[in-house]
Amino acid sequence: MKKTIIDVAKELNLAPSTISKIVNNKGRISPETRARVLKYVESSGYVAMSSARKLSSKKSWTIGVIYSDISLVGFEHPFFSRILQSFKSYVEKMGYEIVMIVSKLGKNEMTYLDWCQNKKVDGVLIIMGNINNPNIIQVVNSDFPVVSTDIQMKNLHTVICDDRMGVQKMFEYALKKQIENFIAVTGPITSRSFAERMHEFNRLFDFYGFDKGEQNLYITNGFSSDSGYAIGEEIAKRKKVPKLIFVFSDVIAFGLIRALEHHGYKIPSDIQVIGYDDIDFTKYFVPALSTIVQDTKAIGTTAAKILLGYIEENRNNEHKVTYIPVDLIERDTTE
Amino acid sequence: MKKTIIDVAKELNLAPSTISKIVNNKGRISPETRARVLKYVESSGYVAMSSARKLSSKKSWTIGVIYSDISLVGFEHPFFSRILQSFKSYVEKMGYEIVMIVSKLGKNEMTYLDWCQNKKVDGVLIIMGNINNPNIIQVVNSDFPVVSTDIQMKNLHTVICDDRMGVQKMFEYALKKQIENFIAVTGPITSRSFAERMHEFNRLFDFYGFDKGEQNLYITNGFSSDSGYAIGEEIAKRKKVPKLIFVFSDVIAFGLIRALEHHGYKIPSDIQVIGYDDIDFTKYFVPALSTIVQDTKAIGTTAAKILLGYIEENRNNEHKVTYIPVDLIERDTTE
DNA sequence: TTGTAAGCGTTATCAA
DNA sequence: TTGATAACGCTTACAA
Repeated sequence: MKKTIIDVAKELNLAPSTISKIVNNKGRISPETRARVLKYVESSGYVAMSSARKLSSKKSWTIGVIYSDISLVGFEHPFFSRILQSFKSYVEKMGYEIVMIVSKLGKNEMTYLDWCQNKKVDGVLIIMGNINNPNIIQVVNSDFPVVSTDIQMKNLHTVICDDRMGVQKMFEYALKKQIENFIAVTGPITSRSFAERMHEFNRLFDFYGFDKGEQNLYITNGFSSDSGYAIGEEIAKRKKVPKLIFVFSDVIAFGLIRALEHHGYKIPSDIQVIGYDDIDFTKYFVPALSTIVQDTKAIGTTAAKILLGYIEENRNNEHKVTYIPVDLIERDTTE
Repeated sequence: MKKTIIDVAKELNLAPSTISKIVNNKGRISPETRARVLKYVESSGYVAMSSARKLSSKKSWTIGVIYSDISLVGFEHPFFSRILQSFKSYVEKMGYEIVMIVSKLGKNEMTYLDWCQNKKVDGVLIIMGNINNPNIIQVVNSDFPVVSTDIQMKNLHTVICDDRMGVQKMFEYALKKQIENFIAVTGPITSRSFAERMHEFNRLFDFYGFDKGEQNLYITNGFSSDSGYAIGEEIAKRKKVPKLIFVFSDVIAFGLIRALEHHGYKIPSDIQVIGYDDIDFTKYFVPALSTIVQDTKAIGTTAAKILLGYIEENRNNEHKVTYIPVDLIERDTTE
């Protein structure tokens, strides 16, 4: 049977409360007893039972994670999974555990806020969500500290990648290689990040005064490789084909490259391509795709630090956005 | 402030214990009061605080999940993530919540078993693990009900895909299309599943008495597309190239196909290819790869059902393997 | 500096 | 059929 704090206290001839204070680093205790207790605790492997701790204490050392409104998407999304992973590692190092917030607890349907109260979480991370979901709105405006790595809202601190910087890095590359004849292909701009990347592209294009040529920007119909393929065909049929294409999504780039190749263009000697995202498969693609990497590890860690800050300093939620830098990885579709 | 069971009791002029019994469906209660309480509980949204429940009750309605020994891999693995997702959905429907088991709780290093005791989990799922890890061995041989979707051990019930059936489906295809000139490419057979697939391949090949030709089986050096590419080059240089290749991994198949194409072979008209796994990218690959799908959803759900069975019927762990059927998806690398 | 004792919100046992 | 009451294991005022 597991040792309780009472067992430990008895064995050391102390009161349970003394043990508690020492284990939790609270109150004033003589260095000797502290050392004695710590030593014993260490060797006996005593750890306070978490449910008892949560019940009697204000703090639960637990952070709720809202992963998605649609429970079906769940852990499968590689990008957000990776963020979650680094978030988790960081908060665990700091003594917190994470739990997934769902709108069901046992057999009971409940709001996210109810859930947070029921579990007494210390804070919540919205790793992916929908700003119109009443459940989300409620938590964000509650007293719980909340940080997001996806949505932006009033009273919400968001940690995301710097989309403008990504496009800037693409331009830097073009400038460095002195390529002037380049264009961009973006996914549907209903997506915030696509819209932002496109915006920055247009801004820089004008800023540097490049020639728009036949057409310097294409927007796909969808998010898939197929929609990339379709645009690739269009581009292949141009009078003058660009030397370099920025594609704001790796998946779209895969299709686009195939189309270009089918029309006889060689990548990168005829046309260079830079993708965006660095998804898992990007490096296996042939030719390995040069792309903009989002530092998912940094997003997770930063979000964790910020959230723990709110929790530990007891600050109120605020509308803020923290940008994480991105990088260009040059692989085989550039030269 | 959240309502407690005492609030509910007061408001209904009943004892807390009565409420508890009703909410948990225990003891004998008159139909009238039961209805009255249930109605009130429903409308007021009362849900018992989980930590208090866990503290006072034997059952915790919590299942611990061991995802990986290396915390870094974590949620990123698409295959296991998907299993976890369906497992989670199922047990949540049945009233359980899942928590990740790590070897650290707060700042304390601890064994998986300690962890399970500390959290009083009702059972554990090993979604991915290492049979040599002492921590794993300990939990498996403990009194906790354990089920795995990866490793096989004494005292452990495992739910995995039927690798032999996968290879059988490949043969069925060849037989149906009356192709006799086919070969297999497998990844390193240090991996259990590769070994099993290879074994079944050899068995069936002999069973049907096919001609081994130049060489009917290739083993790659690694798990990557590159190692597939290398084998692809070897195959392309054969005197007589096969009509159909079974590749026991999609990732390896991607590289292999590229190599074949670079040597001028057309897929599928010259050579057909069937992969294995149906990873995310498989359908975006050009040409979309025909492959063997493992029904990850079924794995998760089945594992969940089995584990809850052990928990609720209080049975001891046993060495058993439950196989989940697989399927062949025909896409563009077969015809 | 240490100890006592009262909670935290449930469930479980036993009595009414 | 319902209700008191004692756990569950811990934290936290407050007292010593």
